[in-house]
Amino acid sequence: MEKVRTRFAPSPTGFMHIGNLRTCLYAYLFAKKHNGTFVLRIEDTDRERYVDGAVDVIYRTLQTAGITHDEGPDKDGGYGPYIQSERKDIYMRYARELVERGGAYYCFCTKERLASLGDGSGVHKYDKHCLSLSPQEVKAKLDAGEPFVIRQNVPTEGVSEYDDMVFGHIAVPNADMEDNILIKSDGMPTYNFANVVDDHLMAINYVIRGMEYLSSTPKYNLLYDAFGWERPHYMHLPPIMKDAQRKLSKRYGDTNFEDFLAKGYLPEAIVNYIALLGWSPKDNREKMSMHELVELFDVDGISKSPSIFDEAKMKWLNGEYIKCMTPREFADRAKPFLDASAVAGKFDYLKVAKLLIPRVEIFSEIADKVEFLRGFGKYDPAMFEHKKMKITLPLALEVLTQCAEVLPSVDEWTDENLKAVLGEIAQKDGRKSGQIFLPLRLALTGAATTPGGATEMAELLGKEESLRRLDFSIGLLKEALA
RNA sequence: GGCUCUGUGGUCAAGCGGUUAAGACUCAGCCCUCUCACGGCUGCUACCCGGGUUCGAAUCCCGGCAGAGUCACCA
Repeated sequence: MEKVRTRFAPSPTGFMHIGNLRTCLYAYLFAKKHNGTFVLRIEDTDRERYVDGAVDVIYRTLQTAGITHDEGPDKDGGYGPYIQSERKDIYMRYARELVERGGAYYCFCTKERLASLGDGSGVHKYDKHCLSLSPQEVKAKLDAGEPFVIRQNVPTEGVSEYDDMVFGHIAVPNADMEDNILIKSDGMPTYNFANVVDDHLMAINYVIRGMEYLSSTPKYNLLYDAFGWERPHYMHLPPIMKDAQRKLSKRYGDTNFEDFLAKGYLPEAIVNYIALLGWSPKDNREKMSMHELVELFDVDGISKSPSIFDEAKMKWLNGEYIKCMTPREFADRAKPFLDASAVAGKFDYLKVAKLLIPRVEIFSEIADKVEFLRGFGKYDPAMFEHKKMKITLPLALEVLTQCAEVLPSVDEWTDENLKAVLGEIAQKDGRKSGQIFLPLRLALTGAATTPGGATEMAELLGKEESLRRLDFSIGLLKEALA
Protein backbone atom coordinates (compact mmCIF):
# COMPACT_ATOMS: atom_id res chain seq x y z
CA MET A 1 0.00 0.00 0.00
CA GLU A 2 1.32 3.41 -0.91
CA LYS A 3 1.86 5.96 1.83
CA VAL A 4 -1.61 7.02 2.94
CA ARG A 5 -2.53 10.69 2.92
CA THR A 6 -5.99 11.78 4.04
CA ARG A 7 -7.39 15.18 4.76
CA PHE A 8 -10.14 16.97 6.57
CA ALA A 9 -11.31 20.02 4.67
CA PRO A 10 -13.88 22.00 6.62
CA SER A 11 -15.19 25.35 5.61
CA PRO A 12 -14.94 27.87 8.39
CA THR A 13 -18.59 28.49 9.20
CA GLY A 14 -18.17 29.15 12.89
CA PHE A 15 -18.73 25.79 14.47
CA MET A 16 -18.02 22.18 14.09
CA HIS A 17 -20.90 19.85 14.38
CA ILE A 18 -20.92 16.22 15.24
CA GLY A 19 -21.28 15.00 11.67
CA ASN A 20 -18.23 16.93 10.50
CA LEU A 21 -16.28 15.85 13.48
CA ARG A 22 -16.98 12.22 12.75
CA THR A 23 -15.85 12.59 9.15
CA CYS A 24 -12.71 14.22 10.47
CA LEU A 25 -12.22 11.46 13.01
CA TYR A 26 -12.49 8.69 10.43
CA ALA A 27 -10.05 10.42 8.10
CA TYR A 28 -7.66 10.74 11.01
CA LEU A 29 -8.13 7.16 12.18
CA PHE A 30 -7.65 5.76 8.71
CA ALA A 31 -4.43 7.72 8.20
CA LYS A 32 -3.02 6.81 11.59
CA LYS A 33 -4.04 3.20 11.26
CA HIS A 34 -1.87 3.01 8.16
CA ASN A 35 0.95 5.16 9.49
CA GLY A 36 -0.09 7.83 7.04
CA THR A 37 -0.41 11.58 7.08
CA PHE A 38 -3.47 13.52 8.09
CA VAL A 39 -3.82 16.94 6.52
CA LEU A 40 -6.00 19.85 7.57
CA ARG A 41 -7.10 22.18 4.80
CA ILE A 42 -9.38 25.17 5.14
CA GLU A 43 -11.98 25.54 2.40
CA ASP A 44 -12.91 29.17 2.43
CA THR A 45 -13.68 29.81 -1.21
CA ASP A 46 -17.09 31.11 -0.33
CA ARG A 47 -16.35 34.55 1.04
CA GLU A 48 -20.00 35.22 1.73
CA ARG A 49 -20.09 32.50 4.33
CA TYR A 50 -16.83 33.34 5.97
CA VAL A 51 -17.05 33.89 9.72
CA ASP A 52 -14.36 35.59 11.72
CA GLY A 53 -12.60 33.36 14.21
CA ALA A 54 -14.04 30.25 12.66
CA VAL A 55 -10.65 28.81 11.91
CA ASP A 56 -9.78 28.99 15.60
CA VAL A 57 -12.85 26.96 16.40
CA ILE A 58 -11.53 24.28 14.09
CA TYR A 59 -8.10 24.21 15.72
CA ARG A 60 -9.60 24.22 19.18
CA THR A 61 -12.03 21.44 18.38
CA LEU A 62 -9.40 19.17 16.89
CA GLN A 63 -7.13 19.76 19.81
CA THR A 64 -9.64 19.02 22.53
CA ALA A 65 -10.97 16.07 20.58
CA GLY A 66 -7.47 14.65 20.55
CA ILE A 67 -7.13 14.69 16.78
CA THR A 68 -3.77 16.02 15.69
CA HIS A 69 -3.09 16.94 12.11
CA ASP A 70 0.33 16.38 10.61
CA GLU A 71 0.03 19.19 8.10
CA GLY A 72 -2.12 22.28 7.97
CA PRO A 73 -2.02 26.07 7.84
CA ASP A 74 -0.07 26.03 11.07
CA LYS A 75 2.12 23.04 10.20
CA ASP A 76 3.73 23.27 6.84
CA GLY A 77 4.47 19.94 5.27
CA GLY A 78 5.59 21.25 1.94
CA TYR A 79 2.21 21.09 0.27
CA GLY A 80 0.96 24.54 1.26
CA PRO A 81 -0.61 26.92 1.38
CA TYR A 82 -3.35 25.00 3.19
CA ILE A 83 -5.96 27.71 2.99
CA GLN A 84 -7.84 27.82 -0.27
CA SER A 85 -8.25 31.56 -0.44
CA GLU A 86 -4.45 31.75 -0.57
CA ARG A 87 -4.32 29.44 -3.56
CA LYS A 88 -6.54 31.43 -5.85
CA ASP A 89 -4.07 31.82 -8.72
CA ILE A 90 -3.31 28.11 -8.68
CA TYR A 91 -6.89 27.24 -9.53
CA MET A 92 -7.11 29.73 -12.35
CA ARG A 93 -3.90 28.39 -13.83
CA TYR A 94 -5.17 24.83 -13.75
CA ALA A 95 -8.56 25.87 -15.08
CA ARG A 96 -6.93 27.42 -18.12
CA GLU A 97 -4.90 24.30 -18.62
CA LEU A 98 -8.06 22.27 -18.47
CA VAL A 99 -9.67 24.48 -21.10
CA GLU A 100 -6.74 23.76 -23.38
CA ARG A 101 -7.10 20.06 -22.73
CA GLY A 102 -10.76 20.23 -23.67
CA GLY A 103 -12.03 19.34 -20.24
CA ALA A 104 -13.53 22.76 -19.65
CA TYR A 105 -14.65 25.90 -21.48
CA TYR A 106 -15.37 29.57 -20.95
CA CYS A 107 -18.98 30.55 -20.48
CA PHE A 108 -20.34 34.07 -20.81
CA CYS A 109 -24.01 33.38 -20.28
CA THR A 110 -25.87 35.86 -18.14
CA LYS A 111 -27.85 34.85 -15.11
CA GLU A 112 -30.98 35.84 -16.98
CA ARG A 113 -30.27 33.46 -19.81
CA LEU A 114 -29.51 30.70 -17.35
CA ALA A 115 -32.78 31.31 -15.55
CA SER A 116 -34.71 31.03 -18.80
CA LEU A 117 -33.35 27.56 -19.43
CA GLY A 118 -36.18 25.93 -17.53
CA ASP A 119 -37.53 24.05 -20.58
CA GLY A 120 -40.82 23.31 -18.89
CA SER A 121 -39.90 20.09 -17.14
CA GLY A 122 -38.94 21.96 -14.01
CA VAL A 123 -35.31 20.96 -13.87
CA HIS A 124 -32.78 23.03 -15.69
CA LYS A 125 -29.52 21.87 -17.01
CA TYR A 126 -26.98 24.04 -18.75
CA ASP A 127 -27.23 23.58 -22.53
CA LYS A 128 -23.51 23.87 -23.34
CA HIS A 129 -24.36 27.04 -25.23
CA CYS A 130 -20.88 28.57 -24.89
CA LEU A 131 -19.09 25.37 -25.80
CA SER A 132 -19.75 26.19 -29.43
CA LEU A 133 -17.99 29.56 -29.24
CA SER A 134 -14.95 29.68 -31.49
CA PRO A 135 -11.55 30.42 -29.96
CA GLN A 136 -11.65 33.82 -31.66
CA GLU A 137 -15.03 34.66 -30.20
CA VAL A 138 -13.84 33.64 -26.76
CA LYS A 139 -10.71 35.72 -27.08
CA ALA A 140 -12.71 38.73 -28.23
CA LYS A 141 -15.06 38.52 -25.26
CA LEU A 142 -12.20 38.02 -22.85
CA ASP A 143 -10.34 41.00 -24.28
CA ALA A 144 -13.46 43.08 -24.03
CA GLY A 145 -13.50 42.31 -20.35
CA GLU A 146 -16.78 40.42 -20.38
CA PRO A 147 -17.46 38.56 -17.15
CA PHE A 148 -17.04 34.83 -17.46
CA VAL A 149 -17.06 31.56 -15.64
CA ILE A 150 -15.30 28.33 -16.56
CA ARG A 151 -17.39 25.20 -16.86
CA GLN A 152 -16.52 21.56 -16.83
CA ASN A 153 -17.16 19.84 -20.15
CA VAL A 154 -18.96 16.62 -19.27
CA PRO A 155 -19.58 14.03 -22.02
CA THR A 156 -23.23 13.75 -23.01
CA GLU A 157 -23.10 10.01 -23.43
CA GLY A 158 -21.68 7.03 -21.64
CA VAL A 159 -21.44 6.07 -18.01
CA SER A 160 -18.88 7.09 -15.40
CA GLU A 161 -18.03 4.63 -12.70
CA TYR A 162 -15.77 3.97 -9.76
CA ASP A 163 -15.48 1.77 -6.72
CA ASP A 164 -16.17 3.26 -3.35
CA MET A 165 -14.50 1.65 -0.36
CA VAL A 166 -17.74 1.42 1.59
CA PHE A 167 -20.52 1.57 -0.98
CA GLY A 168 -18.92 -0.53 -3.65
CA HIS A 169 -19.46 0.01 -7.34
CA ILE A 170 -21.11 3.29 -8.32
CA ALA A 171 -22.18 4.03 -11.89
CA VAL A 172 -23.76 7.28 -13.03
CA PRO A 173 -24.89 8.13 -16.57
CA ASN A 174 -22.94 11.09 -17.92
CA ALA A 175 -26.12 12.55 -19.34
CA ASP A 176 -27.33 13.11 -15.78
CA MET A 177 -24.42 15.32 -14.92
CA GLU A 178 -24.28 19.00 -15.64
CA ASP A 179 -21.43 21.16 -16.86
CA ASN A 180 -20.81 22.63 -13.47
CA ILE A 181 -18.99 25.85 -12.90
CA LEU A 182 -15.37 25.39 -11.94
CA ILE A 183 -14.31 29.02 -11.71
CA LYS A 184 -16.87 31.56 -10.56
CA SER A 185 -17.21 35.02 -12.06
CA ASP A 186 -15.32 36.43 -9.09
CA GLY A 187 -12.36 34.32 -10.12
CA MET A 188 -12.70 31.98 -7.15
CA PRO A 189 -13.00 28.25 -7.71
CA THR A 190 -16.06 26.27 -6.65
CA TYR A 191 -15.73 23.38 -4.27
CA ASN A 192 -15.93 20.98 -7.19
CA PHE A 193 -12.77 22.29 -8.68
CA ALA A 194 -10.72 23.49 -5.76
CA ASN A 195 -11.20 20.17 -4.09
CA VAL A 196 -9.88 18.14 -6.96
CA VAL A 197 -6.94 20.42 -7.64
CA ASP A 198 -5.96 20.60 -3.99
CA ASP A 199 -6.37 16.93 -3.33
CA HIS A 200 -4.13 16.18 -6.24
CA LEU A 201 -1.55 18.82 -5.44
CA MET A 202 -1.49 17.75 -1.81
CA ALA A 203 -1.10 14.13 -2.87
CA ILE A 204 -4.26 13.05 -1.06
CA ASN A 205 -4.82 9.46 -2.12
CA TYR A 206 -7.72 8.55 0.14
CA VAL A 207 -10.65 10.93 0.00
CA ILE A 208 -12.90 10.44 3.02
CA ARG A 209 -16.07 12.51 3.20
CA GLY A 210 -19.82 12.48 3.64
CA MET A 211 -21.92 10.49 1.20
CA GLU A 212 -23.57 13.60 -0.18
CA TYR A 213 -20.71 13.46 -2.67
CA LEU A 214 -21.28 9.86 -3.61
CA SER A 215 -23.10 10.59 -6.84
CA SER A 216 -21.08 13.63 -7.87
CA THR A 217 -17.77 11.85 -7.49
CA PRO A 218 -17.82 10.59 -11.11
CA LYS A 219 -17.67 14.23 -12.10
CA TYR A 220 -14.55 14.74 -10.05
CA ASN A 221 -13.04 11.65 -11.57
CA LEU A 222 -13.65 13.10 -15.02
CA LEU A 223 -11.54 16.05 -13.93
CA TYR A 224 -8.73 13.81 -12.72
CA ASP A 225 -8.89 11.98 -16.01
CA ALA A 226 -8.87 15.14 -18.09
CA PHE A 227 -5.73 16.28 -16.33
CA GLY A 228 -4.18 12.89 -16.66
CA TRP A 229 -3.95 12.57 -12.88
CA GLU A 230 -4.32 9.38 -10.90
CA ARG A 231 -7.70 9.09 -9.22
CA PRO A 232 -7.73 8.76 -5.44
CA HIS A 233 -9.52 6.06 -3.47
CA TYR A 234 -12.85 7.16 -2.09
CA MET A 235 -14.47 6.39 1.22
CA HIS A 236 -17.93 7.90 1.55
CA LEU A 237 -19.65 7.95 4.90
CA PRO A 238 -23.38 7.62 5.66
CA PRO A 239 -24.93 10.61 7.38
CA ILE A 240 -25.72 11.00 11.05
CA MET A 241 -29.38 11.78 11.54
CA LYS A 242 -31.30 13.62 14.19
CA ASP A 243 -34.21 11.27 13.54
CA ALA A 244 -35.35 9.06 10.70
CA GLN A 245 -36.09 12.05 8.46
CA ARG A 246 -33.74 14.81 9.40
CA LYS A 247 -30.03 14.97 9.13
CA LEU A 248 -28.18 16.25 12.13
CA SER A 249 -27.43 19.90 11.62
CA LYS A 250 -26.83 23.12 13.42
CA ARG A 251 -30.38 24.15 12.66
CA TYR A 252 -31.73 21.93 15.40
CA GLY A 253 -29.26 23.09 18.01
CA ASP A 254 -27.16 21.13 20.43
CA THR A 255 -25.32 19.36 17.69
CA ASN A 256 -21.98 20.98 17.87
CA PHE A 257 -19.05 19.71 19.79
CA GLU A 258 -18.62 22.70 22.03
CA ASP A 259 -22.26 22.64 23.13
CA PHE A 260 -21.79 19.14 24.42
CA LEU A 261 -18.63 20.18 26.21
CA ALA A 262 -20.61 22.94 27.88
CA LYS A 263 -23.21 20.42 28.97
CA GLY A 264 -20.57 18.51 30.80
CA TYR A 265 -19.64 15.81 28.33
CA LEU A 266 -16.06 14.60 28.23
CA PRO A 267 -14.37 15.10 24.87
CA GLU A 268 -13.03 11.56 24.87
CA ALA A 269 -16.53 10.20 25.45
CA ILE A 270 -17.98 12.27 22.62
CA VAL A 271 -15.25 11.10 20.27
CA ASN A 272 -15.75 7.52 21.39
CA TYR A 273 -19.49 7.74 20.83
CA ILE A 274 -19.36 9.30 17.39
CA ALA A 275 -16.75 6.77 16.33
CA LEU A 276 -19.46 4.20 16.98
CA LEU A 277 -22.04 5.98 14.87
CA GLY A 278 -21.60 4.26 11.56
CA TRP A 279 -18.78 1.95 12.53
CA SER A 280 -18.14 -0.88 14.91
CA PRO A 281 -15.04 -2.92 15.64
CA LYS A 282 -14.86 -6.65 15.02
CA ASP A 283 -15.26 -7.54 18.68
CA ASN A 284 -18.04 -5.02 19.21
CA ARG A 285 -16.21 -3.31 22.00
CA GLU A 286 -17.79 -0.02 22.94
CA LYS A 287 -15.51 1.89 25.25
CA MET A 288 -12.35 2.72 23.38
CA SER A 289 -9.56 5.23 23.77
CA MET A 290 -8.25 7.12 20.77
CA HIS A 291 -5.31 4.78 20.72
CA GLU A 292 -7.59 1.74 20.56
CA LEU A 293 -9.72 3.39 17.89
CA VAL A 294 -6.67 3.84 15.71
CA GLU A 295 -5.74 0.24 16.23
CA LEU A 296 -9.20 -1.18 15.61
CA PHE A 297 -10.46 1.11 12.86
CA ASP A 298 -11.31 -0.75 9.71
CA VAL A 299 -13.32 0.05 6.58
CA ASP A 300 -15.11 -3.28 6.86
CA GLY A 301 -16.85 -2.10 9.99
CA ILE A 302 -18.34 1.00 8.37
CA SER A 303 -22.06 0.80 7.87
CA LYS A 304 -23.83 1.91 4.72
CA SER A 305 -27.02 3.15 6.27
CA PRO A 306 -27.59 6.40 8.13
CA SER A 307 -27.49 6.28 11.90
CA ILE A 308 -29.52 8.27 14.34
CA PHE A 309 -27.73 10.23 17.00
CA ASP A 310 -28.84 8.95 20.40
CA GLU A 311 -27.86 11.24 23.21
CA ALA A 312 -29.05 8.76 25.84
CA LYS A 313 -26.40 6.35 24.72
CA MET A 314 -23.70 8.97 24.59
CA LYS A 315 -24.68 9.94 28.10
CA TRP A 316 -24.32 6.38 29.26
CA LEU A 317 -20.87 6.15 27.66
CA ASN A 318 -19.89 9.40 29.31
CA GLY A 319 -20.93 7.88 32.62
CA GLU A 320 -18.68 4.94 31.96
CA TYR A 321 -15.77 7.32 31.58
CA ILE A 322 -16.68 9.11 34.78
CA LYS A 323 -16.84 5.85 36.70
CA CYS A 324 -13.22 5.22 35.82
CA MET A 325 -12.06 8.52 37.29
CA THR A 326 -10.34 8.98 40.60
CA PRO A 327 -11.91 11.57 42.92
CA ARG A 328 -8.97 13.84 42.13
CA GLU A 329 -9.61 13.67 38.39
CA PHE A 330 -13.31 14.17 38.85
CA ALA A 331 -12.80 17.17 41.08
CA ASP A 332 -10.40 18.73 38.59
CA ARG A 333 -12.38 18.13 35.46
CA ALA A 334 -15.76 18.95 36.96
CA LYS A 335 -14.46 22.01 38.74
CA PRO A 336 -16.50 24.57 36.78
CA PHE A 337 -19.65 22.60 37.54
CA LEU A 338 -18.79 22.14 41.20
CA ASP A 339 -17.98 25.83 41.48
CA ALA A 340 -21.43 26.66 40.20
CA SER A 341 -23.22 24.26 42.55
CA ALA A 342 -24.34 24.27 46.15
CA VAL A 343 -21.08 22.75 47.34
CA ALA A 344 -18.93 25.65 46.14
CA GLY A 345 -16.78 26.98 48.96
CA LYS A 346 -18.57 24.86 51.55
CA PHE A 347 -17.52 21.29 51.00
CA ASP A 348 -14.45 19.32 50.17
CA TYR A 349 -14.55 18.63 46.45
CA LEU A 350 -12.70 15.36 46.82
CA LYS A 351 -15.29 14.02 49.22
CA VAL A 352 -18.11 15.24 47.03
CA ALA A 353 -16.41 13.70 44.00
CA LYS A 354 -16.24 10.30 45.66
CA LEU A 355 -20.00 10.33 46.17
CA LEU A 356 -20.82 11.71 42.74
CA ILE A 357 -18.68 9.47 40.57
CA PRO A 358 -21.11 6.54 40.45
CA ARG A 359 -24.14 8.81 40.48
CA VAL A 360 -23.55 11.22 37.66
CA GLU A 361 -23.32 10.55 33.93
CA ILE A 362 -22.61 14.07 32.78
CA PHE A 363 -21.31 16.98 34.81
CA SER A 364 -24.43 19.05 34.34
CA GLU A 365 -26.23 16.62 36.67
CA ILE A 366 -24.01 17.64 39.54
CA ALA A 367 -25.98 20.71 40.53
CA ASP A 368 -29.22 18.82 41.16
CA LYS A 369 -27.51 16.06 43.06
CA VAL A 370 -25.95 18.39 45.59
CA GLU A 371 -28.66 21.00 45.76
CA PHE A 372 -29.89 19.60 49.10
CA LEU A 373 -26.62 20.77 50.63
CA ARG A 374 -27.44 24.40 50.04
CA GLY A 375 -29.13 24.78 53.40
CA PHE A 376 -30.51 22.86 56.31
CA GLY A 377 -33.57 23.81 58.29
CA LYS A 378 -37.11 22.86 59.11
CA TYR A 379 -38.44 19.87 57.20
CA ASP A 380 -41.39 17.51 57.50
CA PRO A 381 -40.73 14.92 60.25
CA ALA A 382 -43.25 12.57 58.68
CA MET A 383 -40.37 11.49 56.46
CA PHE A 384 -39.06 9.40 59.31
CA GLU A 385 -41.94 6.96 59.03
CA HIS A 386 -40.99 3.88 57.11
CA LYS A 387 -43.40 0.97 57.00
CA LYS A 388 -41.22 -1.65 55.40
CA MET A 389 -38.41 -0.92 57.82
CA LYS A 390 -40.93 -0.68 60.67
CA ILE A 391 -39.76 2.76 61.67
CA THR A 392 -42.17 4.93 63.58
CA LEU A 393 -41.58 8.43 64.83
CA PRO A 394 -40.99 7.36 68.44
CA LEU A 395 -38.49 4.74 67.29
CA ALA A 396 -36.70 7.31 65.19
CA LEU A 397 -36.48 9.60 68.17
CA GLU A 398 -35.14 6.83 70.33
CA VAL A 399 -32.50 5.85 67.81
CA LEU A 400 -31.41 9.41 67.16
CA THR A 401 -31.11 10.12 70.83
CA GLN A 402 -28.91 7.11 71.09
CA CYS A 403 -26.77 8.42 68.23
CA ALA A 404 -26.47 11.77 69.94
CA GLU A 405 -25.10 10.04 73.00
CA VAL A 406 -22.55 7.89 71.24
CA LEU A 407 -21.38 9.94 68.31
CA PRO A 408 -19.65 12.81 70.15
CA SER A 409 -17.07 10.35 71.42
CA VAL A 410 -16.19 9.17 67.93
CA ASP A 411 -12.86 10.76 67.06
CA GLU A 412 -12.13 9.44 63.63
CA TRP A 413 -15.09 10.87 61.73
CA THR A 414 -15.01 8.75 58.64
CA ASP A 415 -17.57 6.83 56.68
CA GLU A 416 -16.04 3.47 57.56
CA ASN A 417 -15.50 4.17 61.17
CA LEU A 418 -18.99 5.55 61.70
CA LYS A 419 -20.46 2.61 59.89
CA ALA A 420 -18.69 0.26 62.26
CA VAL A 421 -19.74 2.15 65.38
CA LEU A 422 -23.39 2.43 64.36
CA GLY A 423 -23.49 -1.14 63.15
CA GLU A 424 -22.44 -2.31 66.56
CA ILE A 425 -25.16 -0.33 68.24
CA ALA A 426 -27.79 -1.79 65.98
CA GLN A 427 -26.58 -5.28 66.57
CA LYS A 428 -26.46 -4.81 70.32
CA ASP A 429 -30.11 -3.74 70.36
CA GLY A 430 -31.19 -6.40 67.90
CA ARG A 431 -32.21 -3.88 65.29
CA LYS A 432 -31.89 -3.99 61.56
CA SER A 433 -29.10 -1.72 60.54
CA GLY A 434 -31.49 0.25 58.41
CA GLN A 435 -33.47 1.18 61.46
CA ILE A 436 -30.60 3.29 62.61
CA PHE A 437 -28.97 4.39 59.36
CA LEU A 438 -32.16 5.52 57.72
CA PRO A 439 -33.31 7.89 60.44
CA LEU A 440 -29.81 9.23 60.87
CA ARG A 441 -29.44 10.00 57.19
CA LEU A 442 -32.71 11.90 57.26
CA ALA A 443 -31.74 13.68 60.44
CA LEU A 444 -28.48 14.83 58.90
CA THR A 445 -29.85 15.97 55.58
CA GLY A 446 -33.56 16.55 55.80
CA ALA A 447 -33.69 15.22 52.26
CA ALA A 448 -35.60 12.22 50.98
CA THR A 449 -32.89 11.23 48.56
CA THR A 450 -29.21 11.89 48.91
CA PRO A 451 -26.15 10.76 46.99
CA GLY A 452 -24.91 8.45 49.67
CA GLY A 453 -25.93 6.99 53.02
CA ALA A 454 -25.98 8.30 56.58
CA THR A 455 -22.32 7.70 57.28
CA GLU A 456 -21.19 9.12 53.97
CA MET A 457 -23.28 12.20 54.60
CA ALA A 458 -21.84 12.47 58.09
CA GLU A 459 -18.30 12.35 56.79
CA LEU A 460 -19.05 14.95 54.19
CA LEU A 461 -20.69 17.30 56.69
CA GLY A 462 -18.00 16.87 59.31
CA LYS A 463 -18.41 16.08 62.96
CA GLU A 464 -19.40 19.47 64.23
CA GLU A 465 -22.05 20.14 61.61
CA SER A 466 -23.37 16.59 61.82
CA LEU A 467 -23.91 16.82 65.56
CA ARG A 468 -25.55 20.20 65.22
CA ARG A 469 -27.97 18.83 62.64
CA LEU A 470 -28.65 15.75 64.69
CA ASP A 471 -29.54 17.92 67.62
CA PHE A 472 -31.82 20.05 65.50
CA SER A 473 -33.61 17.00 64.09
CA ILE A 474 -34.15 15.54 67.55
CA GLY A 475 -35.77 18.79 68.53
CA LEU A 476 -37.95 18.64 65.44
CA LEU A 477 -39.07 15.12 66.26
CA LYS A 478 -39.82 15.93 69.87
CA GLU A 479 -41.91 18.82 68.76
CA ALA A 480 -43.82 16.61 66.34
CA LEU A 481 -44.51 13.99 68.99
CA ALA A 482 -45.54 16.44 71.68
C1' G B 1 -39.58 14.01 -11.12
C1' G B 2 -34.43 11.93 -13.03
C1' C B 3 -30.11 9.80 -11.05
C1' U B 4 -27.32 7.48 -6.77
C1' C B 5 -27.52 4.93 -2.27
C1' U B 6 -29.80 2.45 1.94
C1' G B 7 -33.56 -0.87 4.53
C1' U B 8 -32.02 -6.50 11.30
C1' G B 9 -35.89 -4.75 18.05
C1' G B 10 -37.60 2.33 20.01
C1' U B 11 -31.90 3.56 19.13
C1' C B 12 -26.71 1.85 17.94
C1' A B 13 -25.24 -2.71 15.96
C1' A B 14 -23.22 -8.27 15.01
C1' G B 15 -24.41 -11.41 11.08
C1' C B 16 -21.38 -12.43 4.72
C1' G B 17 -26.24 -19.54 2.32
C1' G B 18 -27.58 -23.88 7.54
C1' U B 19 -27.37 -19.63 14.39
C1' U B 20 -32.27 -21.12 19.78
C1' A B 21 -30.88 -14.06 14.95
C1' A B 22 -25.13 -11.85 19.30
C1' G B 23 -24.07 -7.55 22.24
C1' A B 24 -24.90 -2.39 23.99
C1' C B 25 -28.34 1.84 25.17
C1' U B 26 -33.37 2.66 26.62
C1' C B 27 -37.69 0.51 29.24
C1' A B 28 -39.92 -3.05 32.94
C1' G B 29 -39.18 -6.45 36.99
C1' C B 30 -36.15 -8.88 40.70
C1' C B 31 -31.70 -9.27 43.90
C1' C B 32 -28.15 -6.33 46.71
C1' U B 33 -29.12 -2.19 49.89
C1' C B 34 -29.56 3.11 55.21
C1' U B 35 -32.53 6.81 50.49
C1' C B 36 -30.41 7.66 45.45
C1' A B 37 -26.95 5.42 42.59
C1' C B 38 -23.20 1.42 41.42
C1' G B 39 -23.27 -3.80 40.72
C1' G B 40 -25.76 -8.61 39.56
C1' C B 41 -29.84 -11.26 37.30
C1' U B 42 -34.37 -11.73 34.31
C1' G B 43 -37.69 -10.01 30.74
C1' C B 44 -40.14 -7.15 26.41
C1' U B 45 -39.50 -5.91 21.35
C1' A B 46 -36.39 -7.09 15.02
C1' C B 47 -34.65 -9.51 9.65
C1' C B 48 -39.86 -3.60 5.03
C1' C B 49 -43.30 -6.46 1.52
C1' G B 50 -43.85 -9.86 -2.72
C1' G B 51 -41.73 -13.07 -6.07
C1' G B 52 -37.72 -16.10 -7.51
C1' U B 53 -32.56 -19.08 -7.13
C1' U B 54 -31.41 -23.10 -3.66
C1' C B 55 -32.24 -29.21 -0.15
C1' G B 56 -31.98 -24.62 2.71
C1' A B 57 -32.15 -17.38 2.56
C1' A B 58 -31.82 -11.89 7.19
C1' U B 59 -27.77 -13.26 3.93
C1' C B 60 -27.90 -14.07 -3.56
C1' C B 61 -31.33 -12.06 -7.86
C1' C B 62 -35.73 -9.27 -9.56
C1' G B 63 -39.96 -6.11 -8.54
C1' G B 64 -42.52 -3.09 -5.25
C1' C B 65 -42.61 0.08 -0.91
C1' A B 66 -40.19 3.30 2.49
C1' G B 67 -36.17 6.60 3.77
C1' A B 68 -31.81 9.43 2.59
C1' G B 69 -28.55 12.03 -0.81
C1' U B 70 -28.07 14.79 -5.29
C1' C B 71 -29.68 17.60 -9.50
C1' A B 72 -26.29 25.93 -7.25
C1' C B 73 -21.44 31.17 -9.48
C1' C B 74 -22.82 26.23 -1.16
C1' A B 75 -19.45 23.22 0.44
